[in-house]
Amino acid sequence: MPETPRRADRPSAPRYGNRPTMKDVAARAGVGLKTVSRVVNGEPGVTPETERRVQEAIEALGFRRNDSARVLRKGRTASIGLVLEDLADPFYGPLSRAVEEVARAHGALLINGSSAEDPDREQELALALCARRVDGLVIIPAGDDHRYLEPEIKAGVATVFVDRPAGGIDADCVLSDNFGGARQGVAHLVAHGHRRIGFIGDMPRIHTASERLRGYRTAMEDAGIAVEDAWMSLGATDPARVRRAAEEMLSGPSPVTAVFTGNNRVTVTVIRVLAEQSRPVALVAFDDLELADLLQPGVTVVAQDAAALGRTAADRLFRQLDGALLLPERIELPTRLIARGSGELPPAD
Amino acid sequence: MPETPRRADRPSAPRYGNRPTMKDVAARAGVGLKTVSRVVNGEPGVTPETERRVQEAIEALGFRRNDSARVLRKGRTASIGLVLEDLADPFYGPLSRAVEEVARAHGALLINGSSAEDPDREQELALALCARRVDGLVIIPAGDDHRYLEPEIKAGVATVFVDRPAGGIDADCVLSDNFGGARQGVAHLVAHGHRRIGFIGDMPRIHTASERLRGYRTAMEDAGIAVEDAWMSLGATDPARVRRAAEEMLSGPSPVTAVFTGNNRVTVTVIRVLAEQSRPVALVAFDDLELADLLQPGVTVVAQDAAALGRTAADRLFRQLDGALLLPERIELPTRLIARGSGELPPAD
DNA sequence: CCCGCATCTGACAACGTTGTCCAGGCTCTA
DNA sequence: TAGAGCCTGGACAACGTTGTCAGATGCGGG
Repeated sequence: MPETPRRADRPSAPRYGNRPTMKDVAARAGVGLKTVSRVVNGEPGVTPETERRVQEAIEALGFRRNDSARVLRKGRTASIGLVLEDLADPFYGPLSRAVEEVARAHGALLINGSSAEDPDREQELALALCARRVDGLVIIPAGDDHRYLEPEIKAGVATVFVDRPAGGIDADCVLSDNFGGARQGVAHLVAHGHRRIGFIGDMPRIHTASERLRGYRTAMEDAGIAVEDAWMSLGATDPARVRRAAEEMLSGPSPVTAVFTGNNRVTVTVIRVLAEQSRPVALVAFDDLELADLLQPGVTVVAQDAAALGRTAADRLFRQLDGALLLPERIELPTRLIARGSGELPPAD
Repeated sequence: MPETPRRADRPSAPRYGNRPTMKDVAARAGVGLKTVSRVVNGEPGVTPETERRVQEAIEALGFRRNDSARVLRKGRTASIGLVLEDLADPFYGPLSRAVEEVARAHGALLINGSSAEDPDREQELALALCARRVDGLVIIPAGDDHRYLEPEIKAGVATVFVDRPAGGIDADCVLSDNFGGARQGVAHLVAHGHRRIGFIGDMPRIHTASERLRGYRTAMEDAGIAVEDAWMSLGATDPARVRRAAEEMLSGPSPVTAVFTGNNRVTVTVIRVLAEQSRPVALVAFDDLELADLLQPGVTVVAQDAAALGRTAADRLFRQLDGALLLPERIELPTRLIARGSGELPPAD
């Protein structure tokens, strides 16, 4: 007997902790497998009586369709990935939520991951999402080389970059007008009589940071002011470094009378430092803050609309997925200067 | 000729926009399918030379393993779901990030969704996540009946509730000491001489809201103070309602001299209202706020540790997944009173 | 009474991966 | 030099679903 038939041995795979499958439902309802599939997916061609029996069996067994298998068969996962810097940052919460809402409107779920501003981690995350076959990716880049995504994009993964542009590849991106916003903010200080204006921002390798610095420089140039090196500080946004930077430019040989801060994390530290100064120092900040209007004085900000960034990017993503063959585009959203007091303080020498 | 063999017709399935599969890699490398699998998964039993050839083919084709298929075969998705109320709320950002970090440490990805405080949407989301066969669920409940999860939990989906307990089922939950925190906060106001103290909170059907109200009532009772109905207001947290509530209790026949606010959204509105009052009104708030220390006066808060909530819950989740047979437990995390000025103002009648 | 048609149902293969098992080649020893 | 044992590689089935297609059933008309 060389070939005993044997059947139910070989307990190779896991069966998901014994979840019922369509086969089980079919057996219980006394119908074929495909009929169950039809009922579950609301396809036509099933008599009401049969449908009832199937529904009953589904109910009784607590069946829930396995989307993994479905995905494997259909090729679309109805999920998109979002790679951002840090979900805990108040700037990214609303952005993420906006992306989620658009995804939801298209019946998709959102998988997100934080890169912690680490390019390697960004890549690891993005590729892990691709391995899960997300339909699309929204990426807030940490690194500046995204050629690793080329095969993925070629394979059909819709991709949109937000907040910062992609590096090394041609892709959609949705940005705030960082340059223009910073320029306007600094010009606002100039208009209120300041000439010695400091700039404290994030690491220069970050696109938004360098753009805002460029806006600062341009505004100063526009005003015919020669910028001193000591007035500019770019680097990590941890409180210790920012504090040191602020204190230095406030106490140097030609101390600044106003400060422009390059993002919300820098701002909160600078506000603390300014509160300790004996003389009033003007402040305009990039990014709005909750409660900014209730401080004394209120904080004048250049606000960007995080939710709009997310919404625009996600819209664009789904337009790609709907098959519209679009050329990569760079969409820039305007910023808004909100005067609340701190930016209108006159210079105090 | 009844059975023409035919092969490459029947273009039924999608092939993921023509992504290479292991089969393609195998063909190109001139090896068997399983050998590619071994290389991709770092399994032993492949000569360095063969491995090199396979790696080369992978590189050349831009192959990336399809995790959907892998999941189908292995039964674990290495992903967990997080259902929360609103990612854009500064309380949930850090919580979500903490869950993500724990997941990452276990090699899992995080899928999250916002329920917008809608029980139906919570259920829809949670079940969609189950259909994707997430290994576990972390849920911040919007509803108070979670029996719909029973079949899922029985089928092996690890589940932990956070911030609010589950309803109708016995499951792990991780909570802040809402009662104790509120009680301590109100007692703090009493200790500074207040007797007419108001409470403004969220809708009473939300567990945290009712617990905090209970803390308020108990603290008042402890102090032997009879609470008037006009001093308590529970309802939606939109600014309009909160403003009205605050203004009413500040102007009634026995106006309050201090207010205890039940969550961060309420707090920001109340701060605005109090800033408009001619007399100083004391304030203690549940939940910490960025910049709370920089307001005049600084806002005294009962702080809960959102990140710790998330971390604890996720840890517990993965302990369940590691197979430890645990009895459902209720873990309560302490709150911390941070005095900054607003809670230490004396009563001004 | 039988045929054709429409309607409903089910068998089967395929999606891309991994677990099992066996075949073949090699080395090492007696 | 033959045999035992190890190592490498590959054929095959299975995971749970859906697309294709053909079979079954019932009905009306010729």
